[in-house]
Amino acid sequence: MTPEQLSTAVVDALTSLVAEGALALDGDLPTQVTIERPRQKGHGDYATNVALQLAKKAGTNPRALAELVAARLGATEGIAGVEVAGPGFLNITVDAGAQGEVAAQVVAAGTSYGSSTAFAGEKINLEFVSANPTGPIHLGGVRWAAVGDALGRIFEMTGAAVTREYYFNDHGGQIDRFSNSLLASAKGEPAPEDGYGGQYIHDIAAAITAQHPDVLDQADDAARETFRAVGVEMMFAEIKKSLADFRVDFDVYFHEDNLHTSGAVARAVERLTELGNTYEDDGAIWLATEKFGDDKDRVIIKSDGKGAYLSGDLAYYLDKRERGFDRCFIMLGADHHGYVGRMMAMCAAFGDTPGVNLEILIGQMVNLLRDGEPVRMSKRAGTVVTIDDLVGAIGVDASRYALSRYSTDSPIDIDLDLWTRATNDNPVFTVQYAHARVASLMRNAADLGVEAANHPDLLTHEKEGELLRALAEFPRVIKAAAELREPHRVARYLEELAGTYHRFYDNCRVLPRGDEETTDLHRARLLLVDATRVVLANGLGLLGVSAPERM
RNA sequence: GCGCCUGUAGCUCAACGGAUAGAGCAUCUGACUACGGAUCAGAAGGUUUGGGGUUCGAAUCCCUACAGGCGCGCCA
Repeated sequence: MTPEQLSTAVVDALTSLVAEGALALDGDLPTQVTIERPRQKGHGDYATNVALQLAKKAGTNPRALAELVAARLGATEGIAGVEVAGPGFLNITVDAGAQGEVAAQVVAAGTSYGSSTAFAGEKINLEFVSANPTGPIHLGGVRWAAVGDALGRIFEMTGAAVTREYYFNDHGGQIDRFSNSLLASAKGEPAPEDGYGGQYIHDIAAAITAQHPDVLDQADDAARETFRAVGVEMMFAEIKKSLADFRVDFDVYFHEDNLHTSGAVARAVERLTELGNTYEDDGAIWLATEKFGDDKDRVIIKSDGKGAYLSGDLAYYLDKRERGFDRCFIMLGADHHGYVGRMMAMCAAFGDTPGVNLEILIGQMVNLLRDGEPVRMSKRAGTVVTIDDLVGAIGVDASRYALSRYSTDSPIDIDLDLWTRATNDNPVFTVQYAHARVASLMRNAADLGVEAANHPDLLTHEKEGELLRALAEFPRVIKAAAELREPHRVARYLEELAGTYHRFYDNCRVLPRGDEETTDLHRARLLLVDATRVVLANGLGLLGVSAPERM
């Protein structure tokens, strides 16, 4: 019996009460009710607050309504008992057999266990990382590389069609500064005042000079163009490799430059003008964002005729919408949160609905700590810390997990020493170890010739019940993670599941000892172990973290 | 000055508006005839930064004060 089935049972009970005239409701019946897992032992396997919430509409007090529903619900198949508690909670105890079925359901569903249709039919565009191609991916982008990709996997698990995009800002002044920096390096000059430093500039400059030995014989303008074109390409390649190594596969790498050369920007401005949301002032074209909630209006075409940065985003957003994405997500670091207001206003200026057609997620800052001290420098990139610094220090699994297990609203300090430890204070180790331990047990079972079998009635031990209920939670956890855009819920759930499994394992012998005969209870427990393996593996998969068979 | 985020156990952090605020680590006490003990059981640890308000019910929502992080260009 899953929480979803319970919800349906409660609704059915309410429906029949209304049909019989035992209950009169001011308004419609809910189509589903909240089913919680009580924190407190003695409050049943599940609880619902439906009586508290409907009491007013029913013109009665919560306890009376609860009693009414309890009587009806108690007769439902699979429900062993219903109690009214506190101000009007319904505490529900599920029949052991009904609960035990969960193990077989999980194993039968396999890699698809946890999926739902919550976002079925949604076409979702996720734009994240989008680090400038003027240097390696730095820590700000890394957080979203892990969390954004996990969110994509979570959305897919809830039925959405997801496209992952990376927006290359290969247009504008920063690219000029980048090529100037390369040129200066090649000439053996110090980096320009407003240029980029770091070893990678010298590496790329040297690589370009090696490829094009005559580049420095050209006039500065021509040489700068070579350094720009080739340098940006090399940077792209490096960024793509870092992301691939991080196991993030983008479907689309979108180049800002195309928006400006293809006329897409002009078209977007035209559209906004038709909608009456632009005007000219001081020789520039402005987007009237203030009336849509922004702090002030924004320049989109500068007085020199060039597009302001925002113009690329206008065109890019329009392009995504024209490609059929109803929900566009942009994930940014906290240092870009000032951008949210104008982007949302831009969305509204197009006649769209901010928060629905466009959502901007902000991730707070990431710091690395080594020996308790912040890591500030990267050998390769100079003043910033890069994705490769992180992965080099703790590996991809730990990196992705460490970045994914915290709410993006909180800044995080990643303690590099902690995340490589093979102990329980390292969360990724905790979860992976549980999976390896399960896998080991499955191997032993195979060696002994014990095969899992479905005997739901036999899984009556308290620890079996706890494990079964934990496994039954998984689809709801994924759904909540998708709805709230909070992948960290999956990680936290897995950590809890690991603990629940260890407690089960400690109390319930799974395999026969010595020459003990194999019983149906052994087989039933083995199925439960297999179900745990499925959920641990699926959950780790959502985070892009491997589920090792051995450690 | 204005805006966004944060403030929860000694530490790192959880908690769809629900019942006695939970985990891990650290501390203390136990369980080795070990299906991976890389485990488990128990104890101790809290005025959820302070003050108001809404609600049957607030860590959660609203107002306010304080503390910290990050922003506020015809840069990108």
